[in-house]
Amino acid sequence: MAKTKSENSAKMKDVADLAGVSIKTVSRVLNNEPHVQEKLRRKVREAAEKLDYVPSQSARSLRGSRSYDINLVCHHPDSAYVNAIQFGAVIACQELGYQLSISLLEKLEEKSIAEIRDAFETVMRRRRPDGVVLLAPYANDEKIGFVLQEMGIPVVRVGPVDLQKQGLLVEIDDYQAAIEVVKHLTELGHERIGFIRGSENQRATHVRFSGFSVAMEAAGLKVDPDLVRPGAFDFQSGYDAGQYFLRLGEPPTAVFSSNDDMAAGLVAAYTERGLKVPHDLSVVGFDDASIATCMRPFLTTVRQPLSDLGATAVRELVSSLNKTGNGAHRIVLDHEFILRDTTAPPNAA
Amino acid sequence: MAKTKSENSAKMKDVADLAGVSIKTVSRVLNNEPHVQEKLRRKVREAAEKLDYVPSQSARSLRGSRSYDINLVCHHPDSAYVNAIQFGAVIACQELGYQLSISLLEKLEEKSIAEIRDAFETVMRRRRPDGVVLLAPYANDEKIGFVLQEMGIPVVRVGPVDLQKQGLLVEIDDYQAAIEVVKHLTELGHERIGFIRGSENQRATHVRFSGFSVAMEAAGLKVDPDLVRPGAFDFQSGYDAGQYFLRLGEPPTAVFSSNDDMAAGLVAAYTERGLKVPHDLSVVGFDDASIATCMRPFLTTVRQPLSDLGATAVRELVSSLNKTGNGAHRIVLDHEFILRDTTAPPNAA
DNA sequence: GCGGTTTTTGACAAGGTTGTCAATATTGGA
DNA sequence: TCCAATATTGACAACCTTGTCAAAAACCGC
Repeated sequence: MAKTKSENSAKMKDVADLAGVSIKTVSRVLNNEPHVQEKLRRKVREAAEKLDYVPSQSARSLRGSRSYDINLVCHHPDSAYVNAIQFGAVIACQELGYQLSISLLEKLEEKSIAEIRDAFETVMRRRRPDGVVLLAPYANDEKIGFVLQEMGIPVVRVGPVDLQKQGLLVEIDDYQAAIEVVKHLTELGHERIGFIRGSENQRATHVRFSGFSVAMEAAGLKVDPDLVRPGAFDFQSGYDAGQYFLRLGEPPTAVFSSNDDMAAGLVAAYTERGLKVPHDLSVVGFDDASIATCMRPFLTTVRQPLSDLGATAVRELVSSLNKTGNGAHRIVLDHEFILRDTTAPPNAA
Repeated sequence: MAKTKSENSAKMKDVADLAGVSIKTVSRVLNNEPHVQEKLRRKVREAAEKLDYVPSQSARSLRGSRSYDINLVCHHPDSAYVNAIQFGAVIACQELGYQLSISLLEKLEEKSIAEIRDAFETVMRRRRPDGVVLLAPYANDEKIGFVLQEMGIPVVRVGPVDLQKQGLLVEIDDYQAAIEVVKHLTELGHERIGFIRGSENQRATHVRFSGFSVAMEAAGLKVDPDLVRPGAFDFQSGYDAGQYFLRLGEPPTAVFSSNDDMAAGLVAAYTERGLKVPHDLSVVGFDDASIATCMRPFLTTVRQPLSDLGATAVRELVSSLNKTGNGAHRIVLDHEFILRDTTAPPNAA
């Protein structure tokens, strides 16, 4: 059916000949440009279909201004968070006729502008991506934003960002979500509520903590510094925080962990000591990662629509490429509080 | 320092002018081709360095035969297994000057050759990748292999594969690993050993089970069909298997789960019933995924060097592109039995 | 039916690299 | 020293598309 020998795949010229038009007209039709009769449009489309014509990206991007390539820049793709976002991004790219490629740039936040420039030059200039998706913790890095702007590459950031630079941003309302978590815990009757922070270089850590603090205050409770622990968004740091809480004379009755992995570690620490969650401690996580339902009891948490974030980021980026205005645009996706089994009134049965 | 304005990035012509040679000589030097004096080589390299020259991939792949693009084809990138392999693949690509792009092709195994061809045509012909990394369960799919061969795209497969087609393959010795697991359990004194299978469309499931069966037989034990349960490589199916085992009149004293997620589900099922692992049941997983150390007790398992598998796959693929011989090549990476806390002698204290 | 607009179409160049092949420089042997 | 053979270098075409601009066609009002 299809002539698939790699050597003789159809070119635009072949389509043009078959349709009896010029090569430029084919180009116009296939790129949905105006100024072509409807009749010719059909003819060209049929010819392209018949010949299994697929445009050559190399030629397109060499001559045109587009590469139809979106680059996802992250620090460590081997993480469930990055992975879920990437998943959505790949799907959106495929829908839009783009290709997603991955760049791994390590410890960029510690580097100088010149070094960052070098790192990006190689990766970005080989095949000039039409845009870049920047994930935490790089999304909020000023130097990286500067370098990319300097290179003229459009950027969409995913996650909470405090950079006021113009640009695209896709996020959830971490602040509001944190407030809802506290509301849930205070409504259950908790007053001694602890908090486990995430990595300090991620803006999410600060935004969630800020929502936590404000909601505590609004509920007439004060944030006890002894109940606020550092963390690194991983299981181990949650476990460590748990052991710390267990040593406390007056431990918290509830803890809000800024992500699920740490919440799981926290629960593990309590469980190991023979204590019961939520009887002895209520726990709320953040993300609704897979571990939330792979642990017992099931974790109460906030769902972040991660793959939607990735897909939306790509769609916004591509749509911005077609518009002239490169103004700032911020999109907030819905989060969802998910009530499961790790929260209960203090000292409940 | 660097002129980074996107408009005036240096071209090969600029390097040639600065070095005082022809453009073709620059091309030769930068591609490490022979027939250039050492003196000129240096000169060209210096000029390129000075101008921050980065070759244009579009031009390269338009004219030359290479696209410097490796495509990772998978069914669902949002999985820890795929993710870890991808991680290694990205790193290797960056080292070698290649770019890794991701294709998501769903339910390909259910489709006809014509449909598969269509799916690949679009993805592969836009920007012809120099090669494709095929992961489970697609690695072992005959139709996909056929289509890619037909399109003339080199393939490296990752994971156990029984296809005898010529081609590159990177895997661990799943069979031997399974034998080691059984050996460990029988040495502890277990005789009633259960097995949880993975997805039936993954070759790993069959190879691991086959190693399990053979080792059982070698130990003078017989495989009790009642103790072999189906699974889907996810937490839930392990949990379900656990509930099944718990209903059994004569339950197993040990279970070999063909991956860690299912092992974790199995442990959760037992723990929920108030039973203790490894006292009431010994459990061994497979993969050494992150969950293995995020569960309690820590899971005894077999480590698969997933990111190494990905990196090795890419390196082999690229190296094969430079050689003429396209013969079959099979690389087996080392696995490692990891003794943790979920195994003990039957009915031990 | 005619001059002037507007819409539709096509010819051709350009984009930056690599392959081909011819030209030039170098080497070795007689 | 000179010729043949080899090593090095460069000129130019080719890859396939899109942008520019001019030509052709269609349309308008008088």
